[in-house]
Amino acid sequence: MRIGELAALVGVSTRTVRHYHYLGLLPEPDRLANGYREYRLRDAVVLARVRRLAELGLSLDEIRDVLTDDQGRELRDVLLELDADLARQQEAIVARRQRLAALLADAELRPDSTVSSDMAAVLRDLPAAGSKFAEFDREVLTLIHTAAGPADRTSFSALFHPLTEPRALAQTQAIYARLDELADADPGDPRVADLAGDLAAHLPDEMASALVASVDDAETGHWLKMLSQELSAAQYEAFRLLMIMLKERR
Amino acid sequence: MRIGELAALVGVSTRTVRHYHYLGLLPEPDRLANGYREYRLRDAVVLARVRRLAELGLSLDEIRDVLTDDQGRELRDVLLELDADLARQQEAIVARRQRLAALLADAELRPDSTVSSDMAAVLRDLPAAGSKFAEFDREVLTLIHTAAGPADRTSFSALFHPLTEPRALAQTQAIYARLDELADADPGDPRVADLAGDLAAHLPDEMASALVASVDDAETGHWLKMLSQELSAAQYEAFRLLMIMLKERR
DNA sequence: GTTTGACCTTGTCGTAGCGTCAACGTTTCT
DNA sequence: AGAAACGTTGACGCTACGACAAGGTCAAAC
Repeated sequence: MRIGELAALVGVSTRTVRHYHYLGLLPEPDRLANGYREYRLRDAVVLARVRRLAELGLSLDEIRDVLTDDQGRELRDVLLELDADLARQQEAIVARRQRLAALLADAELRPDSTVSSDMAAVLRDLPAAGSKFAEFDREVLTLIHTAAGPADRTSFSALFHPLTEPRALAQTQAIYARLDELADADPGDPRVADLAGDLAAHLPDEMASALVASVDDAETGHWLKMLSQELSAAQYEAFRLLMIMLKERR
Repeated sequence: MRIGELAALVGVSTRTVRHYHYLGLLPEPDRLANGYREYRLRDAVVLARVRRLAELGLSLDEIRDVLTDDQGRELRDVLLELDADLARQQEAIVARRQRLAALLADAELRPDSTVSSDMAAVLRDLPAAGSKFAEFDREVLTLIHTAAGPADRTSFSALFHPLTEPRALAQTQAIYARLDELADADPGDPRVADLAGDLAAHLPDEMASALVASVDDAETGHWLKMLSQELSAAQYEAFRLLMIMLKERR
């Protein structure tokens, strides 16, 4: 038998056969005078064994170990481990498909509706439609959600939750829209002070004090600084005025 | 933010961040005077999006397409296709685990008990314990099973089935043992002719005529030749005598 | 006699998603 | 000031082969 016949017999490519030679999975057979490899039936038997194990999902290295060690002990352990590995993969796939289904069920197809727990409610209810500012807010909240510990997660979602309640939602949405308008505005625009005032009135006390406290905290202050760097000039000015008002409110 | 902070924030390695730059998944940020990359919050947001999509199982190429195309149409299609792909993987894993379970359930852990249908019964009942010859026979039968078409499969299993029937099994086993003994024997050993005679008596008529017919057929004759090359000198002699007896029996 | 086509040979590059050096410069802590 | 911990680019390694390239060999067709 030459290599093509062997390969066709077992259902692999000749490249695969040579690769198995290279890896030592299949012994190199004798050569004919012209240099061709000449295979015998035992080679086909070994090759078929290798393929059966490979199709079960064993790596070629594992297969070589099994073939050389040869006595059942090794094989049994490897197979058990493989089964456990496959079980893990199965669970992972199920989890992924669940998140996928959740994503696809969401009509707006926002890729961040995959978070869990109470933050999910906030993200679900935060109005993202059309508002660049709200969209970015959502992303940042999602980022914080994955980056922060469980404690910070709950406190954060508690802080934001009032803004998403049915009574407050329309206002929240309106404020987002006005923030969007300030994207290209001048810092001296009269709408800036207007918005800061309305925003200060809209924010609940807990959020206001949390914000004021954040400025002086090293960790959260860092975050706030980074956040403010994403703002346009007018938006930043509104934020500055807002902070002044919140401090006076005490 | 420098690269380490960004990476820790999102939960990846700095190598990953740089790799995403290389692939164009994440824009290269501005550099500081010392050449360090300086990240802003938006970069973290984008990176987190990439990670969420990657953890769903999208390839980085697909993610780049989704990010650049950006409008939901693309994303939806990709996710649907991904889900289908995951479904296929799930089925594949289930199938593999089933075969694994079958393997592990088999106390002897023979890696060839993974075949299906009627050949499985033959393989199950063929005595493999201890006999090198029978073991090899099993492997060859398994090889034929996977290589042959469905028609040949059934005819083959029909041919072998009588040898595994409870009445005949002890004899079959004994003959295998005697074949093993001939591995290192001389072709002139008196046991050779003995065994050939008993074997001829043991083989059912159908198998005998099939064997005789095989010799003249191009295809099966090829197989027979390859098989006989695996025999030791004494075993080959027994086979030769057997064929003569079978032909005389007509 | 030669040309075609189907084989065979070795060798090298490419794949996906980074991990892991190497060899070097910068910042920061002590 | 020296060490530790960062940053930079560049290159190789991993899996299990596929897909070339650049040839040599062999049978059949012209």
